[in-house]
Amino acid sequence: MTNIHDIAKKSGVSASTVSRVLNGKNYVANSTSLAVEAAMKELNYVPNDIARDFSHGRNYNVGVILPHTKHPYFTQILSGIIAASFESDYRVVILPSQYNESVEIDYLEQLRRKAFDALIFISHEISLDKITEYSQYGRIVVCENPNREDVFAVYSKRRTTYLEAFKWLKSQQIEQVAVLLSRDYASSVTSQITLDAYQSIFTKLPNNDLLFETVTTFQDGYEAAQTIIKQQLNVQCIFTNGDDVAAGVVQAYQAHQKTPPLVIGQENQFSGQLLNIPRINHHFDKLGRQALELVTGAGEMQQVVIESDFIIR
Amino acid sequence: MTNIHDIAKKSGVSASTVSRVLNGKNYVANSTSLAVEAAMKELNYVPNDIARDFSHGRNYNVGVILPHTKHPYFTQILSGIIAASFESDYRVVILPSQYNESVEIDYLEQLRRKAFDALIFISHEISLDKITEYSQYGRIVVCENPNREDVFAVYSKRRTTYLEAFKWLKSQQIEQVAVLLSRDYASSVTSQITLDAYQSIFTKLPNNDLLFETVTTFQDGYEAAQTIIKQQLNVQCIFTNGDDVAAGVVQAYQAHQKTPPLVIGQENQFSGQLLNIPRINHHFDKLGRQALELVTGAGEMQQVVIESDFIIR
DNA sequence: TTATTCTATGAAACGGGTTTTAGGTCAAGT
DNA sequence: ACTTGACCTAAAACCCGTTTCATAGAATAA
Repeated sequence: MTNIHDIAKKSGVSASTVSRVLNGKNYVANSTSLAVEAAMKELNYVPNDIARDFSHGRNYNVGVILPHTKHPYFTQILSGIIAASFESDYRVVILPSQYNESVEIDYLEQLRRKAFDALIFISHEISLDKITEYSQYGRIVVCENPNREDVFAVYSKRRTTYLEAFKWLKSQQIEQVAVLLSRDYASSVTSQITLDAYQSIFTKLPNNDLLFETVTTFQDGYEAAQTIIKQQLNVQCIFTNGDDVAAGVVQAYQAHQKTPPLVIGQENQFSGQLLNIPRINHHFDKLGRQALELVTGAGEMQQVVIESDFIIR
Repeated sequence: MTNIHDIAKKSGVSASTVSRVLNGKNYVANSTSLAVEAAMKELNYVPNDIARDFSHGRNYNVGVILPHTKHPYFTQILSGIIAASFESDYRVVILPSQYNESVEIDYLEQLRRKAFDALIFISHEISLDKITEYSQYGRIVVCENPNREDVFAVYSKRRTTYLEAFKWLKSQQIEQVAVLLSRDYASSVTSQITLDAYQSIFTKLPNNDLLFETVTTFQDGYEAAQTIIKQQLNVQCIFTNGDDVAAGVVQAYQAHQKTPPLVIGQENQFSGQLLNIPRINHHFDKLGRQALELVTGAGEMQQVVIESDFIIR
């Protein structure tokens, strides 16, 4: 491979001058510049990015830790990150974690070894304490409300919008509401916020038979709805955690030749748009974009809250 | 940052010996090894991956060129690639292309500059000729049947399975078949293969009003079905190019309170599983895995065909 | 006993850029 | 005429590992 020294020799200048031409800054006489460029062209030269990275001490890689690719929440954030990277100098490296702690720690160690300049945790299993231990080695952003100030974070303004949605339901005289959560109450902040908002409006938690946990897919939604149908529960509304789940619910009712109750979706996927159901749009793509901007940015420590909307129709 | 020389000094050996300890090969006396390891621990040393990459002249990055993340075909292959990377030493760098030629060429140039060791094109706009021009700079795999031998490729054995599906339809006395293609006939090999297989079995091409092009999403499927319903066409079967499209078709019939004809899906997504329709399973995850193995492997030039199945129920 | 091989280690070269340092030329300002 | 500053360039240091080469002592073979 031809390198910068070959170009220097060919054009009769020093390597440092070639470097200056390459980077187009500092003083280089126009004639020198032309000579160097001619040599580069003649020898079909391109700079070596690995050497450049080495010289800079960084490689412009942002690692994105992704438990898996099954959940639209993850993939939507990822799409936002990818879209933003397209407009930046950074590269997105996908790091599957399967929610495995030792895998996550391995990625943090790779940050320390400078395999990446920065990391985004779309979701994680290890503690925030562990994550902040590594923030000395590169910027780390988490996509959740960390409830502490010493970590970069981007998250959806869920609570206000959930309140808005439940308030609207109440205004419609709808009080029999089934809630389908994505993860169990104990381990998921999102689930806690959901029930919290529910309680604020309805002054009580949902009955046990109207509360479903770990419902994340079309199929899960279908099955939850089937349970509701079979038990002949009196339900005026099913509040789901995602549009695919909502679509599964609707499909279950249709399969049983029944008209579904009011179904509320989230995430604004095509399935929700098509069903034309009320839904909560979290703008996860925007969240992902913001995550990349934060992690590659130069500013101070900060946390960004992404607005979400309740779309009635 | 502490480096290998600091460790050398601290433990009273040379840098080359530290390197040997680090890589655990060649001859190192046990006592030396222990001393070096003690020094590394004391100084909290980890090797610098960027320097290592530089020394090796490669960075173990595999670029994956992805037009967008909307289509399940792409995301399924991507999942396979990611899963396989998890078990390899390589990192997957996502390269969004938006089917833009100059963007694709830029990625090829980055391969030349060694930003990546290898590239996988999940799909592409530029010509194969252009791609092969760059194969001297690193391994490049395409995820399609290239109909030439000078390029690494992994692709689904579509034709045989399409033939099988159409043959089965004919055996069921089903001859009025609408075909929904993902891209237009002219620019898509897949569309060509589909119609080719159709013609082989039915001895003619589908009527124009039963042939739909650029149908890729749930919504597209919904709209195509709506057209069929409104025109009151006599259709015994709708052959779709994806399960989401199939779900859209079924949804459209349900919305019009009609029983859908036989719908055939592809890609074996949850929507297809749930609808329990006949479908073609291409094993795209396997295709992705194979793509990564090919691109990171050491073997000769080769092309791998991934089996696909026609699942009647 | 001598030749050979194995074990163990250090010195130095190497990979390909960027950046600092130092100096030289030339024109403008005092 | 003398100083100052802008412009231009080369040499050398630097980033941090890996790898080759050279060497020397110990073990083994002939």
